[in-house]
Amino acid sequence: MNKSKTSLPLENWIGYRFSLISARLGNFVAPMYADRHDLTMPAWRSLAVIARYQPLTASQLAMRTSSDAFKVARAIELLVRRGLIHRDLDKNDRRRASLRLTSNGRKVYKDIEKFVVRVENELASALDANELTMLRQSLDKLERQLESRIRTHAWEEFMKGP
Amino acid sequence: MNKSKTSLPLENWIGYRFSLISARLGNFVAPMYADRHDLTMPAWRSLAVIARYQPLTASQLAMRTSSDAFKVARAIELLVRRGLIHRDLDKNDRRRASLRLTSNGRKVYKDIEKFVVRVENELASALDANELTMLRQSLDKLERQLESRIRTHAWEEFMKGP
DNA sequence: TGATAATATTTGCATAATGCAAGCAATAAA
DNA sequence: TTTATTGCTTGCATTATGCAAATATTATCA
Repeated sequence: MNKSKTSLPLENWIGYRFSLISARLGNFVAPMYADRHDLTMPAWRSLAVIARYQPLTASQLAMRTSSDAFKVARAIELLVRRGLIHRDLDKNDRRRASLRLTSNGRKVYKDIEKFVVRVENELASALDANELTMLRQSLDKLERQLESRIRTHAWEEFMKGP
Repeated sequence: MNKSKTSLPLENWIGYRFSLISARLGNFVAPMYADRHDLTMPAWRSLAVIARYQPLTASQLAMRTSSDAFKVARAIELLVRRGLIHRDLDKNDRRRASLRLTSNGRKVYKDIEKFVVRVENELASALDANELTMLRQSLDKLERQLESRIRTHAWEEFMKGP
């Protein structure tokens, strides 16, 4: 009944496989937005997340990028300096700022998106419709599980270990 | 017939989802091996890959970590300095060195593996057997597709763009 | 109210990671 | 034997990260 495998080979570790694929993909795409728009990877990630979910606060942006407020602050600063987003103080709570693309930000985003979406589509074409649907479902489940385990500190007692 | 979507929302980008999940997982696990064994993330990745595929040359290690010879050289240097791996010159081609765990390296690896595998299993328990099988299949397909597209420079003409 | 706590974000600084150019040494090709 | 190529390493400038502390705003409650 105890499902703990004595051996789970590396190539079946989800963290390993996901990070391999996303790193390769990232390394491949990065030169494009670096050359054309002089953006770093964290800046591009932030730009894409803001484009999708705006308006957004810095901490929401952090969550949506698996990051934290510190890191994201720098990406925000860069994007503001470049005129790609603006940061407006929230009227009701002036501690937080809501982030939105500027019109120039939208232009830059669109330019990069064209390329990224093309790469994504070509990648996804390795899967049929059913596989793609199931993959997305599984990703949702994994994300929820991970979030819940981290939130409830489910692994912490084990981590201290002997 | 042209499958290019006018809009593929961010949450369906494979690169985005994979990097979110693997970053969160990595950030969660890292303090464990950092505290207990003072290892950095690239060093731990290398250790795990060597444990799985040894003996291994530096460039094989680089491929298996979505990395390159430069980056990996530093992780190797650290692991050698710590006595976790040794680097033996290949008898037939003395440019390359084959990497293997030392017995101490095996011990350290096992200690971290216990924890990582537990986390992995708990994460994977969000999926049933069929979903897990399909996920692994899809990962294989995606990896092959990505590799083939990168190898054949399938996207490069587009990248220069207008 | 007024002191204290909590929240949202930023900053400074030490450390770690990366990218790239150039290097060395061994082997392969001409 | 000269010239290329391969495998790997080094140095150095640039970026990215982690963490502690600072600032400013809002919330709590005695």
